[in-house]
Amino acid sequence: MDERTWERVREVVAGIPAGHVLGYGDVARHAGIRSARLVGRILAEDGADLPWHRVLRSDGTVAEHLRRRQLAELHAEGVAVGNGRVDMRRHRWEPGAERASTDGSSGCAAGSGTRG
DNA sequence: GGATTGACCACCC
DNA sequence: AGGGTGGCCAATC
Repeated sequence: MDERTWERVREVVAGIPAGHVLGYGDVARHAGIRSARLVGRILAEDGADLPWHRVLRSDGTVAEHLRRRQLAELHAEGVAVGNGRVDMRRHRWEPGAERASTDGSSGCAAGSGTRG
């Protein structure tokens, strides 16, 4: 397998700031791959030391086995979680625009970062 | 090497 | 608001 792929994905996932989330597809795109499934696969293999909880489905939902963990972690970071769902429109992180923020319409929902 | 499985996404009805 | 299908990439049996 191409270790480059794993590195790419790890780089993106590890670059997601607290209080924000990304979709497997988004991570894949920024990682240079076209398969979102591959992202989840990598996270499952070596995501143990990565903020994988900041990665969810594009639908805002999460896998059954992770539902408990995912939502819990996000909720601890200040992410809006409701009915077992996350507000992808509210916390969707945009790689490259982390410091752009030109519009002052709405501030960042991310409060404290330090986790555990 | 063939078939199946995954922490998925977009499309269509 | 929900169900079925094709595509994608790698690991596994």
